[in-house]
Amino acid sequence: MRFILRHLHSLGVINKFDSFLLHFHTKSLKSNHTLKQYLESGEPIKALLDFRHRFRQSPSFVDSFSVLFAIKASSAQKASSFDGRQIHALVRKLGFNAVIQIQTSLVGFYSSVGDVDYARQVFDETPEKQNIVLWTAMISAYTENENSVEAIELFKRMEAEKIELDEVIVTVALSACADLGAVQMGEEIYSRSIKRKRRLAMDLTLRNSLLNMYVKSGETEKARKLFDESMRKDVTTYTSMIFGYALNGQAQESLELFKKMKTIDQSQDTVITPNDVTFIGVLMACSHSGLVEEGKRHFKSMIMDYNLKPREAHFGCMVDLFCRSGHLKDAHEFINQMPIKPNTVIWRTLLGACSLHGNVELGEEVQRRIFELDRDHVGDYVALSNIYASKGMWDEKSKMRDRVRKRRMPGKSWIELGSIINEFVSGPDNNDEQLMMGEISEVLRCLVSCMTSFDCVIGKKM
DNA sequence: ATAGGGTTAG
Repeated sequence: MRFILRHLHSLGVINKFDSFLLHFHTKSLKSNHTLKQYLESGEPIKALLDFRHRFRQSPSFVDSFSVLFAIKASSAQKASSFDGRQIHALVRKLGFNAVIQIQTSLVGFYSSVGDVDYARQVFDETPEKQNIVLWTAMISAYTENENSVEAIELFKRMEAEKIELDEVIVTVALSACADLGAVQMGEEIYSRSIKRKRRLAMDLTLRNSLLNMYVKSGETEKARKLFDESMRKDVTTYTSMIFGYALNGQAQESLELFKKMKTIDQSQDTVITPNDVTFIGVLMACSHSGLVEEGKRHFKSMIMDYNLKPREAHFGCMVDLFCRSGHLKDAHEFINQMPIKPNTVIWRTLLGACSLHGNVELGEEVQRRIFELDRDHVGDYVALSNIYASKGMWDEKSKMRDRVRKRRMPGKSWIELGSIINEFVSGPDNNDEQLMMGEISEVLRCLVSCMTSFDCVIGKKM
């Protein structure tokens, strides 16, 4: 049986073989429809259970469509004992790994559970790769899992394979460029693709991705130009622009745009309703410019006027807002009143503020709270040791400092140098290759300002 | 008589 199936793959006739089976099994069609409905109504767990039940009852009615829906269900259903891994095994047993839709969907599943290496394995094992959707899924898997360098590398490889670009792949590629701050490369990809197909320039999602790239790279002027030229705009367009201003310290512009968005967009004559992501940008703008009262007002408005539930990020922005303006007590009170459990990021914001303002008492308490959640973060020891130092408590300081020494890990950062992307590693382990600061100072700009030392550079030609 | 990939945040 396996031999026959393998033979069928190599001939690429599994699809036809499949529909041949379907012709005789209208029952499959009916139950696949049920699976699809569970998916559409947002009940992936029911789809999974139904799939398993059917497989037990009559395996012959399980076809490639059923399997595909089951994979989709397990991508949507987090943490299930019966998930995409089991279905993947089934895919191999049934010989469905030549069905391109299934392979693509599996790449997406492994990406959604953070297992890029496995996603790549599925990609590599797919026999027929002249398919843009498969490549898009894999490249997207890399960007989703914070490996944009690999994403770009694979994109280049795809182009070398002479697969024609479409709007989706360009959107994903620009997202990777945004992540790396590689404006030049992004612009090149974008202009190259619209030269070949005019309709790409009209794609709203693609334009949003381009806008996002400018925004992430600190090119607010280019972003604004693109924003103004856009005939169609949606929440994402506005949100990206609002974010861009907030990130670049242009809080006034950010808040003005937010106001404009809520009232009316002249070019479209419609009101665009902000979503929870928009509010993260707005709150960030407030916190970056010390607008405590305005921030509080927006936070309230988000809940009362827009019926949006604040998430971790929103609470984080509020804590940041209080901390930056020195309202440590308000921040602490706010954290204690939060309806969700404060995470370490939120506590660390407060710890940082304690460090800045030399508040030993609160700092120690906050550190105790952080330790309940995580004891392995070097920065916490550094922060507390700085608090002690600012108060001249030298014994306490050196005790903290000792704990730091053993735990220091190298940091990483990326930078675009023409078409070369370099990885910088800072840390105690790489002293042999000194980077000449003068050579790259022009392109460093603000991108790597957070780093304290560059001990090593690894160049990667893209 | 049903299939796979996309932007903002985290």
